[in-house]
Amino acid sequence: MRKSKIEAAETRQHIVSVASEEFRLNGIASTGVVPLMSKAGLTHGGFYKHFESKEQLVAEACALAVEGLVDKFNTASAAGGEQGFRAIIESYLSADHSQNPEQGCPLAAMGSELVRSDDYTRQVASQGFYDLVGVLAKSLGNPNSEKVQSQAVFAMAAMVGAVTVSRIMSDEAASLAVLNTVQQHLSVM
Amino acid sequence: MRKSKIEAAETRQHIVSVASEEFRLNGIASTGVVPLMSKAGLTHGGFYKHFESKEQLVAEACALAVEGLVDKFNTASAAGGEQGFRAIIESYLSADHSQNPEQGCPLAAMGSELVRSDDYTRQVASQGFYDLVGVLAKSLGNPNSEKVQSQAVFAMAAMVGAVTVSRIMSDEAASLAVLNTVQQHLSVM
DNA sequence: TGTACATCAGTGAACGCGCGTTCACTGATGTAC
DNA sequence: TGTACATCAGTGAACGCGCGTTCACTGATGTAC
Repeated sequence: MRKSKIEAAETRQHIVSVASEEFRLNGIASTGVVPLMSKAGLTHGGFYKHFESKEQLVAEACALAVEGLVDKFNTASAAGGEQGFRAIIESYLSADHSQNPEQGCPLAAMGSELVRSDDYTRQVASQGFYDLVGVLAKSLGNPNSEKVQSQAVFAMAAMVGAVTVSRIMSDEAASLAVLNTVQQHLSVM
Repeated sequence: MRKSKIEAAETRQHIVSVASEEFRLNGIASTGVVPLMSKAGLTHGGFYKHFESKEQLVAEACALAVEGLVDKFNTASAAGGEQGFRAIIESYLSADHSQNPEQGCPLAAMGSELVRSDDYTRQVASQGFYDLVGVLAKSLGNPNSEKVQSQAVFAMAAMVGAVTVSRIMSDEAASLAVLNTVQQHLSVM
C-alpha cells in the first residue's frame, strides 16, 4: 500500500487543496476531518501521516487560499493596466466572489473563526492580509509610500467586511447593493 | 419545580443574554447548548421549553447583540454632538471593542458563521446591519439622503472588516494599526 | 376565599451521531549490501 | 544489478467525548368551580 515519495507529496497537496475549499465553504469548526478526507478520495486514518493536527491543516489551507487570491489580484491588476487597483476591487467585490466563497478570500470566508485559531494559524492569516495589501499597494503606485500603504490597508479591510456582510444577506439585491456601494467608495481612492 | 410566568420570562431573557455573549466569544458552532445552559445556571433539559432549536437562539442572541450596539452607537453619537459620526467610529474601532468581542458587534464576531445560518437568522442579522447603518446615517446628517445612506453602508462594512481583521492579528501593534488606519480614512468622510 | 386539578418550568438520564485522534495492519517503495 | 529487509502511505476499526435533541418525571404555579 505504500506510495512513492512523489505520490505522497501529491496526496498531501491534494488534501490541502480540498481542505482550503471546504474550510471556506463550510467553516473551520463545521468541517470534519473524516468527511474532508473522504472528499479527497482517501480514508481518514492516513490524515496524521501528513499533518500533526486539524489545526495545522487550517493554517496550510489558509496559506494556499491566500496564494490563490494573490494570483487573482496580480492577474486582475495586470489586465487593468493603469486602472489596476480598480480591476482588483471590482473582482473582489463581484457577485461571483460573494457567491463562491470556496474560491475566494479566506479572511472573508473564515474571518470570525480564524480569531480563535492558534497563534501560528493567525500569523499565517495576518501575513496573508499583508500579502494582499502589498499587491493592492503596488497597484496604487509606490508600495513603499506610507500613504499608499495606508490606503491599501483601508481598502482591504473594507472589502473583507463588504463581502462578509453581503454573504449574510439572503436578499440578493441587498447583497449586491452593499458590494456596489463599497466599490463606488473605494474606486475614488 | 414550575416557575411563575414572570420568572420563566426572566429565565428566557437570561438565556438569550448569556448566549449572545457566548456566541460572540466562542463562535456559533463551537458553543454547545449544554455548556451554555450550564453557564446560565440551568440544566440543559429545559432549553427546549424556551426555544425551538439552537438556531432560533442564534437569531435572538444576534438581535439582542445588535440592540446593545445600537444603544452604544446612539450614546456615543449623542455624547459626540456635532462629531457624532466620529464618536461612533472611534468607539467601534477601539482596542476595547477589538479585544472584547463578547460585548461587541455580532457581525464582526460571528460574520463568517452567520453566512451559513438559516434564512430567518440571516434576515435578523441583515436587519441588524441596516439598523446600525441607520444610526450612522443619522449621525452623518439627513438619513434619507442617498449619499448619506451610501456613506453609512460603506463605513459600516469597512468597520466590520477592520475589527474582524484586527482580531485575527496576534501582534497587538499590528492589530491596533489596522483599526487606526481605517479610523483615519473613515473620519474624513 | 378555599379546594381540586391541570399546566408546565426546570431536572437529569438517555438517544444516535459525528468529532479529532490513535493504532495494528497491509504491502509497495526505498535502501543497504 | 539482484536480493533481503526496513520504511512508511494508506486502510479501517476503535478510543473517549461532546454534540443537539427527546423524554419521563418533579412539584410549584395557574385555573376552574
